Amino acid sequence: MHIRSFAKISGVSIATVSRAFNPNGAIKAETRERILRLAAKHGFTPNIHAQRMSSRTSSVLGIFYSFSAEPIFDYYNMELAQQLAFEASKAGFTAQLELSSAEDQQQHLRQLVQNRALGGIVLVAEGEESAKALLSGIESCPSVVISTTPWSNSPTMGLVHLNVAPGIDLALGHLLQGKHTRIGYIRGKADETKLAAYQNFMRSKGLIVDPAWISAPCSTFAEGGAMAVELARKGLSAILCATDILALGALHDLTASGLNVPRDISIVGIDDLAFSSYITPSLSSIGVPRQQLSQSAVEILMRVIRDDREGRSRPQYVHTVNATFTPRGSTQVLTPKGKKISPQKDSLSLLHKKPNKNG
Amino acid sequence: MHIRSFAKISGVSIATVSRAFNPNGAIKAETRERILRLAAKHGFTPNIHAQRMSSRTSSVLGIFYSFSAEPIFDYYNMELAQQLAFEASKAGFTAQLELSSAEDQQQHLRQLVQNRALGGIVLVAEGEESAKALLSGIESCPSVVISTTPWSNSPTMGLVHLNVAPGIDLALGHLLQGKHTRIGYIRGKADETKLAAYQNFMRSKGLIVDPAWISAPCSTFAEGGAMAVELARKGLSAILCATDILALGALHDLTASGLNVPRDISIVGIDDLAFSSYITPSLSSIGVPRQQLSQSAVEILMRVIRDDREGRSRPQYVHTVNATFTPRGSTQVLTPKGKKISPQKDSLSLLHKKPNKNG
DNA sequence: AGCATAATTGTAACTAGTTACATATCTCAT
DNA sequence: ATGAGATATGTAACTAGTTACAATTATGCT
Repeated sequence: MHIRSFAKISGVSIATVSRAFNPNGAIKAETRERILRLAAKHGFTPNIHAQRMSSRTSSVLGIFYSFSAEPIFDYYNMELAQQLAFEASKAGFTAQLELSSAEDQQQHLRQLVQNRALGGIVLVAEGEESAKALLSGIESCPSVVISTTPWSNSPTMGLVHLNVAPGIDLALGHLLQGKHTRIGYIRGKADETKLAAYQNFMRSKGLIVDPAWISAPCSTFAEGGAMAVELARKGLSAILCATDILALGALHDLTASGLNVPRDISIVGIDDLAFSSYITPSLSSIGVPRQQLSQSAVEILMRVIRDDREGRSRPQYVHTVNATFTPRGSTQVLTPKGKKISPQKDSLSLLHKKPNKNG
Repeated sequence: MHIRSFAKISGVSIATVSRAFNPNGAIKAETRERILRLAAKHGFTPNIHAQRMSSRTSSVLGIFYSFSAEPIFDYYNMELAQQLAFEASKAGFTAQLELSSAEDQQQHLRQLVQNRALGGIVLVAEGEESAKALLSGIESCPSVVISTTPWSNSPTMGLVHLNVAPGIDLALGHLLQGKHTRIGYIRGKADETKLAAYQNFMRSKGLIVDPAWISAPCSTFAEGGAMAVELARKGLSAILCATDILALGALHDLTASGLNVPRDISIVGIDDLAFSSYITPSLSSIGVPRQQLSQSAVEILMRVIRDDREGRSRPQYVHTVNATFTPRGSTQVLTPKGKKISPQKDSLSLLHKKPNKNG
């Protein structure tokens, strides 16, 4: 059933049918109701492809990760994408996670835009340059960038700035209050902002920032674990990890190597994934509010789209979302006594203590 | 740039251009090459919407979860969707996770199919009836069902049967070998097959299947935890959980209430999520091979699509994927000594012991 | 009632491709 | 050289909508 035959059935012109289905079509309310009722009766729904072709718009929201060198098999990105999809669907859009490899990403994006396959783009980016490079030449398509760096010069498109620094400050402040001073950092991929926030905080408090306390960039559980064990050997009392994944790896390998978290060493993650509060010890984590992020991104995108459609020029929408911090079981205040104990030995004995009690 | 102007530029007809872009268009190899080269030079790519409209096909793979009453904020489904998307993209399809609420799901699906928005459907289903109901009337669209139940009568569409029973047998066998006999089960939503497999195994070995050892269906960390504590009170020595999420909740709450996993009670999950081997204790889990599942599903779907296009009737493709079991740290062999302890009393006293210790 | 203006509806020309059928070109055996 | 059969290309009719503009109908005001 297409529009022409349905128009004939309902005794109006195809234009009227089209208007009935378009929320801002100039049509009498009664007529619209009658047509929609008839459409439901006869099972007519406008064909999406045809709609998109002739209206030259699309209500598909493309989600891109500018640093998706590897497939995004990563809980944080998955959770974020899911949130974005959810927010998008509330705005009548259907989200599409684009997972082309890093090399063809630019081309892939260009092609989608040129095809007008996308009504809007949400680009989750770390670096400003890479994001701009990726979006250059496709300004015709409304886009929002979710970025951990603030934009240096005013953005040409919507920007949601995810400010991790406050969260990192809170977390490190928490550690400092707990008398931790030797704090290391396990780097993630493309985490310059996080690194800078860590370094800034440390310096501002007059703490040591030994390059040896900062790991190479890594991403998997296993890498996180290996780095954590290595840093622990250097006598650190706390480690900040660029992601909860790395933190979980750290927790695992540290425990496996006989250390007790948080007694011997405190661990802080970034992302605050859903499961982070449910593991043992529960993970103190810097919360990156995925919901707020997604909401703002979609909201801004919708505004840009509306502006475009109504011929207005695009104002520069910017919104900042601050990270928070939730202390949990993986960080501990060092007691004067606790500070003195030799972590290695003690933890080893502890590991086998409990059985005696219950056995 | 559309096909007509580009055809003019390259000095051929629009039909020839179209053929150059269609893999099975009857066209001279040199001509195709020349046109594709020219297209690259002039930046011409066929418009997807127009293609889909006139060819009345789509290369979008819709992923549906038949039991998505709540938003699918669930690691297993996310990991599976991701895998599906990955496999789909290898086959030239772009996957789209459809997350309408349960009530409008049927209508949503129908509309998409009627619009020919979808080239294929992957439906992740638990119940056979619900899956059939959802797909009835839209046989025109190729579909594959990933189901934990085998199809009772021959399927009208592709079927990937995820057989959890072997995994459950292995896991329960492992527990039994470890002298566990009092084994409870924390139910998930729509997990009849899992429940049946559990009951069958228990009965086949002459073990007690006390209805009181089987929880109400639940899905969140918190519910899993609460159920686990409740079951632990009944003196069980092991609990099988319908998902790793539930198992993680169980691990958390049991530990919080002073029990030690695996010494006091063993826990087995189902799904074998990426993080399950990295938590402490590492989670023994029944592995559901997401990759195999996705691969088979997409492969079958592509075959159905090819059959359709070439006018063949659809053979009944069925593929079975068996679950496996990986024992890890959350399950333990009971020693004769361990077996003697009166679980009931001991665990109850334990439940309120911890505060004193640390307070 | 008569006219200006506004609100609806209709007509027809778009959107950008695919594909059945017709036509042209090529290959090769006679 | 010629015609059959195969291969390649072109023409034109589709696909199913939107929308500018024209035409019609309704409303308000004198």
